[in-house]
Amino acid sequence: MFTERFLRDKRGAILTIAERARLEAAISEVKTYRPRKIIAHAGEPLNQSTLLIEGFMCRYLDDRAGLRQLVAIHVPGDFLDLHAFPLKTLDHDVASLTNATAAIVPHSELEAIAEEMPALTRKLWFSTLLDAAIHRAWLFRLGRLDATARVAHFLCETNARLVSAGLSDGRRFALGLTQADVAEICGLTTVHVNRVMRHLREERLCVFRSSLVEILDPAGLTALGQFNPAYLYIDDEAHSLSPVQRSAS
Amino acid sequence: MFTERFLRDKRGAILTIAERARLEAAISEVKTYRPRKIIAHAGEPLNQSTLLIEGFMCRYLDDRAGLRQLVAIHVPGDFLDLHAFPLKTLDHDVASLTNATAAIVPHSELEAIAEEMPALTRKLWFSTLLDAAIHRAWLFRLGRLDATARVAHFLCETNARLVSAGLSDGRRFALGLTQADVAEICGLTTVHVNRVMRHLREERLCVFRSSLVEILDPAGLTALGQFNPAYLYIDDEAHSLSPVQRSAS
DNA sequence: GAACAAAATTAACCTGCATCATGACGATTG
DNA sequence: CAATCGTCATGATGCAGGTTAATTTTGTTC
Repeated sequence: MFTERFLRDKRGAILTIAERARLEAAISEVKTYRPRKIIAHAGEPLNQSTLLIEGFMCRYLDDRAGLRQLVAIHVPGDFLDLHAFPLKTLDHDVASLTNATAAIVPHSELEAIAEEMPALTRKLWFSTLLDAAIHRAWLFRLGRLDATARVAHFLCETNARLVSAGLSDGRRFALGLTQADVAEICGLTTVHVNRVMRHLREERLCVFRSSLVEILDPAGLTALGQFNPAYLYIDDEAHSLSPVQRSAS
Repeated sequence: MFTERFLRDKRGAILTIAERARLEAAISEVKTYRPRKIIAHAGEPLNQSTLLIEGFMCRYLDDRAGLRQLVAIHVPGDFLDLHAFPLKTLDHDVASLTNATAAIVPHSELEAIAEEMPALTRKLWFSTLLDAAIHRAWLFRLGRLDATARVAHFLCETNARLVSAGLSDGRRFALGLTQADVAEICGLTTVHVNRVMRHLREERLCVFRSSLVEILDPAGLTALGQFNPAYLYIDDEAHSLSPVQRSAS
């Protein structure tokens, strides 16, 4: 069940058993990736999309000096370049952050789904719009929050997404990122991310050490980062059900 | 022909005559708006979407202090809250910036289109993904560019979009925004936007005065803002054709 | 477990932008 | 036509975060 986490508890877009089976049948291949490998380059035509099963991946834009701005990170369950299906080429690069496993879905299969299953197609569309909603939250982060709040917001978001994917208990989760990665996400320098991390630690809000995030004060971190999870479209009722109950709904 | 500008010269997503007619038939109403009116609130259920015909609109998120971060501005031809169709509620507010005219398309009509016309549906999907691509360019702007480059990048982007909409000749265009609006777009203060504008004027790159942008040195402004229009997915060939030739293709 | 590379940490210094304040100009409004 | 408001403009001051550089810690490989 490679598609298990896809849209797992997203309000109004949870897959039916038949839809999930159809998507599962669309997978042509399962690939593994080493950390920090480029998976797709901006501008090159794509005829497949990637559903992340395990590990973390990211999407980024380069500036003239070669510095990266991450525009998204992806957690297991994300259909991370589904937008390549309508767009045909991407405007950014895609890369792995950690060791990762992903399912490959050829666009010919998506073509067939688009013809035959309008309801599933709409859910695929929804999934790409969720990414856009996350983009907007990131814009808010970069445009209106100071360094500490940016990092707090990012950690809250990632925690919420991993809770939704069943990979965080709401307090602790594995996050195979370096401080340099966080800097590229939050539009800061590595040095300053380090200062921020120390501050969060000293304030007993959050500790991020050896690829493990531990949130000591969830309410405090949420307030500091002005984090409101509404944009993640998580269905709290669906989330409290077991996966089996969910699929049956 | 209210939909005339929609996806006018977007690579791989130009509407056929039949598709354009279908969309035109889906319009239930044409509305006008006064400047700076809120059109949709975050969180409230929507059962219609808005195709902008004339004027400028924006989407924004509020911070705790009530300051706004604009996450998008929209020009004539943009289907600005089409993403409300799959999402059902929005994660942000929508407002007019200037006097504006817009066509309303009920979601029931989009529902019908989704069932009957998969190719048109894919083009609608494409349109929402174009907005996401612009979000990513804005993330790059906020995360990696300094104040001057941010404003330069924004002006280049808006120029390119308006050229595509037939509302700029590539050098001069009407833009009914204040310096405060630009500040909310670029994550700066009004004061600093003013200083940046003076700098651009003194460097003979660009003049923005009484709602008119005049680009004196397109190449210089593009270089300063590290602007690369690839993410706008403009089909240069289609753009050089007349609208009639375009529709026939 | 030695050798090396990658990541985290910290200090010293400096700059770009925020903040605060004040004034000019033009468009509305009473 | 005086008063008010929105926008543009500009100066003075301070600080958040960038820059550079050096050191320590952690993880990896043979």
